[in-house]
Amino acid sequence: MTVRTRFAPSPTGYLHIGGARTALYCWLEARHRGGEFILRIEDTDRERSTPEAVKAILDGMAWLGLGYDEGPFYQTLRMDRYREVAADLLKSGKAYYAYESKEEIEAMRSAAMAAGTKPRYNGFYRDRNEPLREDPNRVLRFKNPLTGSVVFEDKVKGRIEWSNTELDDLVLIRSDGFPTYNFAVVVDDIDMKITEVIRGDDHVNNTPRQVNIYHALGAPVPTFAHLPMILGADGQKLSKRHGAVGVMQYRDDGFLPHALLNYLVRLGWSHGDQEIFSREQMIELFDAADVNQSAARFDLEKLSWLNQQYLKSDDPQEIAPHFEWQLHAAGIDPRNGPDPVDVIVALRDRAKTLKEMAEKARVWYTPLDVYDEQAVAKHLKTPTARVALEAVHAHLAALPDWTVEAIHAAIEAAAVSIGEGMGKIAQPLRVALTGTQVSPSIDHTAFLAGRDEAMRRIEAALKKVA
RNA sequence: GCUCCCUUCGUCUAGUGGUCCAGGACACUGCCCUCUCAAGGCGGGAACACGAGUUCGAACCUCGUAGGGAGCACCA
Repeated sequence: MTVRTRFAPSPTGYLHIGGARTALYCWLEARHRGGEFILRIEDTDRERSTPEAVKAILDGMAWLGLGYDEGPFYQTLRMDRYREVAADLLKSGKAYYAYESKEEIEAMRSAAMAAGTKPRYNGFYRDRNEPLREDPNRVLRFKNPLTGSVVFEDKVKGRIEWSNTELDDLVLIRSDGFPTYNFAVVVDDIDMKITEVIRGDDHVNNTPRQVNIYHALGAPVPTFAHLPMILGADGQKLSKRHGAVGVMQYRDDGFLPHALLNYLVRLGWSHGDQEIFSREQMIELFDAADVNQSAARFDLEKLSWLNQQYLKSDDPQEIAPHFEWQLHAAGIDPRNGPDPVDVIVALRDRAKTLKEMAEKARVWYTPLDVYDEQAVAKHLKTPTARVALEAVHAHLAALPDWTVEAIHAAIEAAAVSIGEGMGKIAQPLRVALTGTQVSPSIDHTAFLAGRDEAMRRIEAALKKVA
């Protein structure tokens, strides 16, 4: 039997970090075992589901490169099927109609809570065999077994046993004719031949009742893997106040999709001491059975470190499109300056994110008109600044080729010609070229400016010299 | 309240009865390198929640306590 996993988000917001990791694990499990990965949109909550959210989820999956083999399937398009299965359950006596109003149910609930017991539906209509009647409160309820217990083997949590006395007769079809979540998932997972249900562990509590529905339907029960949650850096449940929770926000903040994936795969799973995983390695090594059991906190510092690792090791040519996207986002036109690939090479040891890189790159794409006062005072208003800049101007002007190597040699030669070390010439030149005291190595800094612009900037700086 | 789940450095984790006075990574920090800033190299501090028990021996097994989390809907 081929392994089939599915990611089944409800479209009530963007694809968040926790959902992205669930999707990643489902995708990895399918790929690792040569199976199929299915995407299903659980949009039965008509109040909160939106087409924008569906698009956000699809965009997020695409950006992360998590391709699915089937879908997306929409639950709202499968209503007839749920009603059909519900009718079968009713006919075979495994479900029944109940007519309590929401208020009555709520009263039952409060009473139970007050009595210190678990709120459960009392099964009033379960065995009354009342004739079918139209009623705005009519719901279809599942006849949950009264005795015994449900047992299921969870790939990450281990064996979980639940007494049926803890469960009540859950609603299958709501009074508005729509299926409830617990019913729809089971019907879908059976129809879609899902063999591995991988989802957040906030669903563990739903699993026993779902297993009972599988039994009632005479369908094979899939294996479950309930993933621990991802918490914010403060150990609290992730929410808007944690800042970036939507996956696309990470693109905007300058992260490479693979860096995010790598970070996420290690949050709750590991392979010895290995930190860096290529896509192929993830697929080869991942196993849902190796997932941790406890919740993990999201750590932006480590994500940033990983991002820089990829910035440094990936082919600059491949990073370029992402970087250019970031330049545009920063309002910088790449046509007004050096080749982005060269900029990446010069800046990747100095930036954790592409966004940071774009900001640092601005100096080569826009006119230099702001000078840091301290920098000017410290490196241009000095006795040696003039000779240094004049020497370097002369040497650079005479260069036949404008390459990093040639520039490096020219600057060294200029230093020798005035009898000074690199320090005495690089810093004034740096201020001249960037207006600041901080930039990549001085040869790259000059190279990226381009010969004409470098000359102009040195000349401009000469006017500020003491 | 009830049920279920979780608990190794600040954080992510390795560890499945002896090889662990607990290893790696991020972060922090010292030194080196150095044209600035980084990056890099070499070091450093830092953890088995607590208490019983099983055992010759426990981070690893059992029980309890504490703390954290999830669920208990005609929401997914």
